[in-house]
Parts: sequence; C-alpha cells; structure tokens
Amino acid sequence: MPELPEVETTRRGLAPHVCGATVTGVVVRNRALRQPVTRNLARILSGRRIDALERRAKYLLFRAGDGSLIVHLGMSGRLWLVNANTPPARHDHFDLAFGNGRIVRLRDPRRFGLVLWHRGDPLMHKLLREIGPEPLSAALTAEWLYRQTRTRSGAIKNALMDSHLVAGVGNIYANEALFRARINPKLPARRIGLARYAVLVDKIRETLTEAIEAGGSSLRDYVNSAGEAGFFQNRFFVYGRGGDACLTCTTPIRGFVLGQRATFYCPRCQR
DNA sequence: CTTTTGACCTGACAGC
DNA sequence: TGCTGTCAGGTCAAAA
Repeated sequence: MPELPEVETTRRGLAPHVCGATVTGVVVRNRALRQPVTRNLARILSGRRIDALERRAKYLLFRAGDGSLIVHLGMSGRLWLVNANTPPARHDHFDLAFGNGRIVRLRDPRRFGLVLWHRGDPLMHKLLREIGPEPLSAALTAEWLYRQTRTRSGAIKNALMDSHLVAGVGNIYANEALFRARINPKLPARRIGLARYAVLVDKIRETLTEAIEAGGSSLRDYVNSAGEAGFFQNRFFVYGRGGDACLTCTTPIRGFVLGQRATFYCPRCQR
C-alpha cells in the first residue's frame, strides 16, 4: 500500500497527536507480522513520552527516551487515530494508547508490516542502517546515483526501487518519476549519464512532493491518520493506465512486468 | 559483487 | 452462487 508519500502523510497526521503524549497502554492482538512484534511492548512503552515522530524511507520512528518504536506498513498497513471506545476490527493487530484518550491503531490484512522496539538509535537498526539517501533531502544527488550505477546492467526502474540506492521509492512512484524524466524503465542503469540522472533526481522529488501535497495515493485501502483517502491516484501519468492514451502524446501506454512488478511507460515519450 | 526468484499473507475481482 | 486463478502500494534471504 504505502510508499514514501503515504507514510509521510501518515506521519504528518499523527505527529501533533502523539508528540509529547504519554503512552498509557499497548495492545497486541496478533504478533505474526513480517517479523514477530517485540515481546513485552506494554511494559517497555507504558509511561514513556513520545519525543518525536520521524520517518526514514518507509519506516515510522516513534522516538521515546532511550529507544524507538519502529513501524512499517508493508503492503496493506494503515496507521490511524481512533477514540478509545472504537472496537477493533478483524485485522487490527496493534494499538498504542495515549493518556489523551486517543489510540494509534495498526490495521494490516496481509501482515507484511513491522512493529519493533529498538533500544538506542533506530537508524542503526539492521533494517535501516544500509538504506540509501532520502530523496527529499539534499542527501540524494545525481552524482550518487551515477556513481552507484556504473556496474549495474539491470533496468533503471529496478535500481530506483532498490532501497540501498534511494530510500522510499516504490513501484508507483518509480513508474511516475521515470515518465516525468522521459526515461524508459528498461534502460540499463549504467547507460544513463550524469545529466539524465540530474533530471531524474529532480523528477523523483517533484513527484513525491506533489503526492504528499495531494495526501498520497489511495488505490485499495490507503487512508491518512484521520481515515481520509488521498487523491494523487487521479494524477498518475502512467501507473495503471496500460492501453490508455499518453497524456502528453496520445500513444497508448504500455504495461508489462519488470522485476515481478507491474510497469507502465509511454514508448514514445520514454527512451 | 549483481541479478533473479521465491517467500511471506489476505482480499478483491474476473471468468467460468 | 461459488469455485479458481490472478493480482496488489514491500522487502528480504537464498540461489544463480
């Protein structure tokens, strides 16, 4: 479900309600996520104050004293605020309750998400340590992408979705950014020069920024922390538009599978 | 080292 | 109605 814009939208919605708030309770209804939910979370978290809610790639980091709660939404996860009297539904696996009467609730039907406590710096956690530069910060540069791809013969779209190269770019936004940069998703990453990488970095930022401003993309089930849908899906140039006319040149958008993921591009605009 | 494949899991939908 | 097959926004480990 969520790529960087959806996670960031969630973070922005939750932050005002959880930052400075004290955890009063934790409910784990199903520990069987992608990795088992950390044991004894209620004991670890109760009485702690959330100092900050941050995002790194698609991970949410609830910083709390000498450790952090790391939450990932996987493919189908959503995290939103409910009142203390809201009964849990079928796939509501995890609750973080606060003294202000509000609960942050995780619903994740496919259970590819994560809820992990990490003592110390969460950025040093095994799953986060090796992640590449954040695309919305100055850390991502054309030079970085250029240098890192000199030995990569694989398709640029697969490279973009490699979290060690760039953080947070998933299938939808890889497709959309490549369209905007006019780069064919199949093009071997090593055959792209510095100038084109500069355009690509620019278009990745532009796409992600617009998506965040639109509240993310709601395809099946994504909603923000208040339960509202995003509307960036109405502004896709290529994703899910196979057979439809390119919005720039009217050539039919082509859809195929690349690296086990649905891929869409305009064969005329993208070379 | 890079690249590909399979695995994890449920729900929605198309087609018969 | 109900069955079967396919697909879905992520990511990792293992194999090639």
